[in-house]
Amino acid sequence: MNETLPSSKRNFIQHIIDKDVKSFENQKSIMTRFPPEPNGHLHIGHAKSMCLNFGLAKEYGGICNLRFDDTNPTTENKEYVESIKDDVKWLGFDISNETYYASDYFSILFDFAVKLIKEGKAFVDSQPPETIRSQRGSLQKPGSNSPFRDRDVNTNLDLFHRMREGEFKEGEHILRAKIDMSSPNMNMRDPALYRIREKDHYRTGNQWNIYPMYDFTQCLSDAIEGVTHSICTLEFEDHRPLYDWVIENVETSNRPKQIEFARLEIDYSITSKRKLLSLVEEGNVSGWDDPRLQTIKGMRRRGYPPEAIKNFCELIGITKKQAVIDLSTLENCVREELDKKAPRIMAVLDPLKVIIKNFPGNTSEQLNAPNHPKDSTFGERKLPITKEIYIERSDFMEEPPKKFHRLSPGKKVRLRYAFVIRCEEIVKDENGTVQELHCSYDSSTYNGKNPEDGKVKGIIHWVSAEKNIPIQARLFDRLFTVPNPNGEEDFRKFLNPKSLEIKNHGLAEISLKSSKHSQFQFERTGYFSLDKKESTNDKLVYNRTTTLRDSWLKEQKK
RNA sequence: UGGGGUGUAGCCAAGUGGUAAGGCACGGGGUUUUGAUCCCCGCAUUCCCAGGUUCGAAUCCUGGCACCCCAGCCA
Repeated sequence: MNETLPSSKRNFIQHIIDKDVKSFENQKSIMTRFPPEPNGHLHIGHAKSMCLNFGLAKEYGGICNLRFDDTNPTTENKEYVESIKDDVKWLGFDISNETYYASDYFSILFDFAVKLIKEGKAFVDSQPPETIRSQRGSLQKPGSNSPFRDRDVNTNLDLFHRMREGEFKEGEHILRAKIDMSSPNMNMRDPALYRIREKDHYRTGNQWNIYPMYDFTQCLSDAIEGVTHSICTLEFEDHRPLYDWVIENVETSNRPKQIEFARLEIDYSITSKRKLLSLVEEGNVSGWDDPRLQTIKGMRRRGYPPEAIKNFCELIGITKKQAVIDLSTLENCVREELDKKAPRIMAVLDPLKVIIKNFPGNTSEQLNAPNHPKDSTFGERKLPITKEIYIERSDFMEEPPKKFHRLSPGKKVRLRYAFVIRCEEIVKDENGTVQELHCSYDSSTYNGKNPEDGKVKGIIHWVSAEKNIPIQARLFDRLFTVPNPNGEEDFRKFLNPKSLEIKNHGLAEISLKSSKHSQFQFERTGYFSLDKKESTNDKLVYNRTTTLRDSWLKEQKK
């Protein structure tokens, strides 16, 4: 099927499907599905599932359905549906065909339940939840049968219909499968199939008073749609016997196969819906799209290209081992993608004024600068240089350590795309803080030419003091938890302090204003992405996407 | 003596009886008008442990050990 991939690169699911495809009759192809519950926004973990399901469908010439698993009216809503669709589209998966909803199957599902009741395979239990729980037994002790287990079919049928009509309150009755209360698998101890919910559903309104459970819905929805391979995460392995039981006893014509893989976990990252929700609700973050979050929307706003996220999912592989991936792996994918796609621009975040003494005062030269060091299709831009410029404060050191190649008293450095300057004089304020630098420039050093007395190693970025635009660059770490020695429950206490936002007001070269791009590498400073949500006409806001590794800084720590 | 899973480097991961791929991270060197990118080089005598089968075992067998998941009328 896919000859381009060497067999060694294929994952265990591909091996299973390879085998299954061989037994398919002529025209049949595979079908997968991505079934989010619309009770929260998508995050990096969902991306892995999407890449798998949509990727498999594409590889085998099949289809992947986007299906909303919306069987719990108390937590789901339409806003989540729209948000999820938006995220799936942004990641670049094809959802041009129909979107599916488990709630569209409510009446078919009801009929299936009736069928099971008629065959004596399901019954209405009329005990309170606590009683049912106590009868379920424990991990090592078998459960005991409900006294209502042997109700006759007609009573069951009557009760079930009346549940549907809304005659009972939540918790009064419940439909259960009749399987085996002594099964070592807890899921098989007469699991619940339908429960009463008096809440309106965001799609079906008040049409229903009973709603099917996950274990009854997922497998049958798969069967209805013609899904061949139903791929889910590891925690559902125990549910597979129940999945198969329902399929077998409802006697659907299509028999989908459930396959489980390990969900994505990134070290110290927060991807639990519950935790994300509480961060948002308690105002720890600005919303689901806070750039510090690893939600799809957060990463998008932070400037992660969708390709980077997909490459990452491809890279980490599919297994059944609960792996914890280093964040650096994701960041590498982001850097890799941005290096190809982000135009380069110069900016200073912490400006230090430099006066070039021998540079003509009222002229402004236009220099040519390529927008990308390796890709000429990005074109060139004109860079104005003036007598007064700003450089990054950290690019100057009065007492430089060894191997510091940038500016220091009496030393030379190249202004990128311009010429070599030499630091002649330091002007300080009364506190001894460096106020400005007086330098001289060497007019023979344009176009990368070295001065006569030797090569200049350091190249720094700069911005004209007159011709620039102010920017606000927000530098922050991602939001994450730190290792927790005591197994403390409350993850909020362990939020990384570095995740607090740091705002830097800086200056960027004037060409930034006319650029069509929204992602840049500010030379030597890092990758940035324009924050459209926070930017206004007079204020451009940039979020840093990844950090450039600064080996020199690292050296200083040693 | 509940059941279901999983163990290959700091983190992922290929490998399916023929002598441990690859990526990230890390370390060293080179190129470079970004201390970026790029390019080299190094990084598991050994696959959770112990026995066994075999000319040959990460792969097969036996017995252990460790970790994860399951007792919602959530998904």
